[in-house]
Amino acid sequence: MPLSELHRILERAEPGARKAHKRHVMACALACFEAGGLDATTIEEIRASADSSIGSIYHHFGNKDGLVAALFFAGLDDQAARAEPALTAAADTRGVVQACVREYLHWVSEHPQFARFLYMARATVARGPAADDLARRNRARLGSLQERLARGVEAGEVLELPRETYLPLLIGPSEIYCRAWLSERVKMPPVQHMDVFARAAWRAIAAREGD
Amino acid sequence: MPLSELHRILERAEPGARKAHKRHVMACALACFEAGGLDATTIEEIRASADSSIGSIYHHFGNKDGLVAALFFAGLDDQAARAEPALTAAADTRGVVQACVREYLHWVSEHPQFARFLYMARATVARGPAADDLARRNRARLGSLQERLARGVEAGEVLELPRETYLPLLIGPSEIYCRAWLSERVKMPPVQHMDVFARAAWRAIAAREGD
Amino acid sequence: MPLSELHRILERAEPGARKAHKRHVMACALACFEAGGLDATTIEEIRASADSSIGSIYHHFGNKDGLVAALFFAGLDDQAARAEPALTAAADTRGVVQACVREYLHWVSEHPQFARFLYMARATVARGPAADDLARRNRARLGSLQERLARGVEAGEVLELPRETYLPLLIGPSEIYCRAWLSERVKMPPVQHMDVFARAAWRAIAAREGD
Amino acid sequence: MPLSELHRILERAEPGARKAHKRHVMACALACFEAGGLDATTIEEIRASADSSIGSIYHHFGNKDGLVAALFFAGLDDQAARAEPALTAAADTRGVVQACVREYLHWVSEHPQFARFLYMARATVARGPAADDLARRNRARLGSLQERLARGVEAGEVLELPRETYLPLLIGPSEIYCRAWLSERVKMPPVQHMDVFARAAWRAIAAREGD
DNA sequence: GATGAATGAGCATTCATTCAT
DNA sequence: CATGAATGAATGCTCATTCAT
Repeated sequence: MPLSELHRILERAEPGARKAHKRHVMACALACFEAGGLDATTIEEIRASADSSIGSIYHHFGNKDGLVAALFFAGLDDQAARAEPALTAAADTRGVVQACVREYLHWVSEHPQFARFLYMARATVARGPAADDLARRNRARLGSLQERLARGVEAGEVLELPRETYLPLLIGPSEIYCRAWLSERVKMPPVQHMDVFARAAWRAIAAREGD
Repeated sequence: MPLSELHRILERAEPGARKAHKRHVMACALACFEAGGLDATTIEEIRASADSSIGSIYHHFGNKDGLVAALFFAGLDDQAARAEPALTAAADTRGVVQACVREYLHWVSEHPQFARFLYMARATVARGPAADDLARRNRARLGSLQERLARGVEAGEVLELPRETYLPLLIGPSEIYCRAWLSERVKMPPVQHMDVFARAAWRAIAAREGD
Repeated sequence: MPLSELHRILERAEPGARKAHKRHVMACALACFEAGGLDATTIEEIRASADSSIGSIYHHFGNKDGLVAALFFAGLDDQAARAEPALTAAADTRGVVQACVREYLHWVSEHPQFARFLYMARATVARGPAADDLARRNRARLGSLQERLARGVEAGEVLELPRETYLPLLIGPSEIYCRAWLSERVKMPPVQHMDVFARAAWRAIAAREGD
Repeated sequence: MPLSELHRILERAEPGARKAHKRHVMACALACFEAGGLDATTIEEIRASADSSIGSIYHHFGNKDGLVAALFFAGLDDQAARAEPALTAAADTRGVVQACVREYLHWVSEHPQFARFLYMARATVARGPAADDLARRNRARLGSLQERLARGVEAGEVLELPRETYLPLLIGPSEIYCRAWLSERVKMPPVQHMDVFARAAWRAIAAREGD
């Protein structure tokens, strides 16, 4: 991920000249977490890499988990923001489904560092004080997709399946591939297989044949 | 998971009356890891829950990672052993693919505690001294499947896709669903959706129409 | 202690409209110290409870010990001021002794919060830069009492005892009872036992029988 | 306090050759607490002065408060043990009352270091997890004295006073004097004024005249 | 094989205090 | 006078691991 990209993401999360230091700490923390994992990275390492002070980090983030959560939501928000134009532009159900997959693969391919962090941090955030916040966002993001699929079912273009299986069917292959790529078990960036996964996503739930 | 099931699994991994204490420690450790996560669980907690001694644990497993690895491979082996009969019995490519998915869903549904542990521990084992062992097993397990798919491609019954996308397409939805179930984000046990995921797996890579 | 009482005390210590903010901080600090103890209360907690700013607190009091000392002397002064009329009005030695005890019990009963703080803070102040100030005040307050007792000894109405035992004999029971009340080990406010402790004080040192 | 005395006290609290190290840590900790106060003394200081290890201290005492509590109860128990023979030997109510006072003054005079620690630590212990333990011991110790006084009231030799005022009247002067001595505000060891305080204690509650 | 006391490097976090704005 | 971001030394505590018995 180019550094400018990271700055763009953090600028959205913590805007203003006043917050430059805060963003700097977040960027350095991301690099540390990426390099050593969540638990293994110490506040002291982050402080050293940001050339900041321990007190300043605690002043801004409260504690280590607060720093993790701030980064996590910055990433999540950027991912959603990136996908939005394509989702609103999609003409039909198939377009929405495939846009979801494509944008997901794009974002991970462009921000592997941040993506790896999101996978690492999800469990931590989901158990911390920001758990409700996370659940709320998930509901907001997935609610409209589920609704769209429901209309597709009514229109006879989407298979009627147990509600909770749609998301795994659509995103499962992409996410597993992305995780494998981020663990360096496969070589090609996810976006290279964009058409494969997008097509498979639609075929997994489409009522009728054809791409 | 019924306790007897756990004993069956550990009995396979560490057979003999002599190893009863070792198996007991492993069973208690699993419960601790399950309850508190890998890093958060301390040797002292395991010792207390097993009513054993620190020295004894180190005598049997070398160190904490050794204990994790022993449990991890016990689970992995059981998973493979469970799947084997169905895989050898499968008549054709489609049968193999669907057996893979079905057996996976079965095992996770029957051993949610152990399954959660496997997801948690994979990263640790993959970085430790047993990394090569893990890679070898993965190759053995997946090699035959990939070979089978290659023949399916030749026979014109399987789509020709980038080699590294097959596994995500087949197992991705199942794994994502299983993770969601283990995190209590969805309610139904994976095995309830066995047919959905098995059918989708084959449709994802089948060259021709029809179930 | 009614809030108005507290304001009266602080108004005496820090008079003027200009000092309203300073008094407000002192009142809030007292509540914090009362609730959490001296060491456990942080400047940040005081700042939050007073809705003030860290800088402002340091501007007015120099440092944390300065704030403690300011409160301490405010309490001490009020205690002395309360006792003064009764002491000057006392007709004889016995009257002085009993007025001491009575006023002490009154003040503690009326200002339990402040009294608890005084017990807590004495050690801190006695070791800080205001130690001399404290010693001087103590000497002033006790000097006249000791002198009075000396005259009582000469007059044959007071037992001749080691000089340093008079104060413990007079105030000891009252102070111990007050501490127990402030720690909630006994229920009745000290003033309820005013006559008991006043009579006992005089009996402890009186040369002759009778109340 | 002679060092041998301290060893005798700790030997009673933590008997056995096995606990020699534990007793050594307690003795050193007492010296540290005495020198610098409870909060100001750090675990590291105790470790250094005992030439032990941090882990060992935590192994034996759990945490800093645990170490304080262990020392506190060792002192309390010794104080009670010291007083017991005299209390059982006392012939009448007056004898019991005066033995209480005398033994108290003796113990404090002989163990000023430990006595100072007890005054410091009481508040900490009374708020910690050993609070119930402390309350139970207090009840046990004071119950029999109160009972004795009740019989004295019936016999007409003790004044009938509010129950909760007896203890302050008896011990108050002694305790206040002891605190003053330990703070170096007075010079003579408490035991020097033993007769003054013992006589005053009885006079404070005696129904009839005379020593 | 079993035991558990001892070790000590390492960590997250606290908090009084300073000072530029 | 007021503000609050920044500082960093200091602290209590954890925990995997060792080793003498």
